[in-house]
Amino acid sequence: MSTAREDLTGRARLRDAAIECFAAHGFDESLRAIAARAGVSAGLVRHHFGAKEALRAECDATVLARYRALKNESLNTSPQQLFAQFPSSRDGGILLVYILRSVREGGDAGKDFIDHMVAEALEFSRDAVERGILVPSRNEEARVRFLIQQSIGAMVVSFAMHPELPLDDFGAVMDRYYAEAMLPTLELYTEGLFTSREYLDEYLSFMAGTKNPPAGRAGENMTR
Amino acid sequence: MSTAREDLTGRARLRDAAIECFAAHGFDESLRAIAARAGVSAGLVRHHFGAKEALRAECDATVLARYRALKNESLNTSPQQLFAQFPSSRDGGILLVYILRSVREGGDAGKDFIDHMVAEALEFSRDAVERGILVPSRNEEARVRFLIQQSIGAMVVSFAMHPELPLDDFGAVMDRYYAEAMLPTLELYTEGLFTSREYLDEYLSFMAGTKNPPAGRAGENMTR
DNA sequence: TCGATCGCTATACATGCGAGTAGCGTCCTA
DNA sequence: TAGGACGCTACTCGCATGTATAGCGATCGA
Repeated sequence: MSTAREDLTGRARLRDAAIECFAAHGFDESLRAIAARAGVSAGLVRHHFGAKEALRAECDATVLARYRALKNESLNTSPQQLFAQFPSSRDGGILLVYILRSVREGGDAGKDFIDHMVAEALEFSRDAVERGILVPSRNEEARVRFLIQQSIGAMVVSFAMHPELPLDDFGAVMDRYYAEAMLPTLELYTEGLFTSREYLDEYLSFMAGTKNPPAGRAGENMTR
Repeated sequence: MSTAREDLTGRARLRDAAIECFAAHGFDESLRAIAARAGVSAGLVRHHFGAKEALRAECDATVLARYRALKNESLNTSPQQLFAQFPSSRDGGILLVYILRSVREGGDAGKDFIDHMVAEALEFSRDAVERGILVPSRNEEARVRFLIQQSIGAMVVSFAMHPELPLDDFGAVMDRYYAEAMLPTLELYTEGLFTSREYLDEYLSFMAGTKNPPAGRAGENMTR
């Protein structure tokens, strides 16, 4: 990642250019545009990868690997990123934008990203509840999946409102979003939204009356 | 809407077929497929609308109009739909799926839908705060926009995980999602997530130290 | 020094799309 | 009943894309 672009082999340059193009313009970006960005000819894509699908697969794998690496090296669990733990560096920015686009597009790559984050967040959440930092839930897994869907979804929607993201300075775009979402997130997570418990209690007693003992599990595996 | 399909003119049949196709398969659906679904030839699209873009625009306008109508006639503000107030009928289901796809795709149509919902929710929110139902926010508009982005975004992500939505029974898909999201939503809105106020207070005192008096307004107009 | 492999380019298909044109039948009207 | 507008279809064109093939030139080992 920190290697100068000129030092990379054509294959790697093509892969990195594809990641940037996909992140900035979407996965429908043409092979010719990707090749132009990499400074090579279009035919080289086929030479190295055989088909566009394979190039895409390698991009997905690379992004996931880099995301995990970047996450491990800076084990930041700052409060604002509890359920959307993302690095805000320039390198991290493009990774997140790529991931958001994958989720937005649907398909297996997006599913994998989401599942990966849910698994990570579930681990963190169980621990945080045990340490008394988070309020416990009646269905921990359903809550975590829901919170991830909300957090990622809010970013997806926010970015979808913009016609095209700038090719450079992904980090700045991220910072803008964080600044916008920080206060509402902290307010909601700290003070909630309802002033009374009646809606929740009503739902709980309603569900207790059904033959569905663990409330809220209906359709739980919907996103799998 | 309740008119039998055979009674409609070709133009209306094309428009309704396009709405269904767009909702089920996305906006890249070909004119030929839409025409086939409407039971007419592909050239008729051009005859009536001139170009695909115009057909799309008419679909957008129709969906928004029907959504507003359906919303007005059933002024339901049940707690679970506070910030994603949607009808769950069959007709309402396809409208919501269409809207979700518009948002997911980005562009002006999605923006309009979001802005419309934000405006509606802001009105409701101000009133609910005044009536003591909702906890007040330090920045009401930012919170509303954020909650809408979260609510819609969660649905977008959830639906994006599915390769293709069923052409029929949009309502059932909606019900599955509600069943999945209800408990976490009520828990979060009622009990919050953090056990202590320290994260929020820390952020507030930090923002008070900057020259940015109304905390959380940075990048507020990002989604416009 | 030979030659073979490798990285890469240029060019040529095949396909699917939106858009455009010509013409046929039908219904409404004068 | 003749005429014309309208709804609609069949066919064609240009364009962009992914895919495929042929060939060039350099590097490296025998």
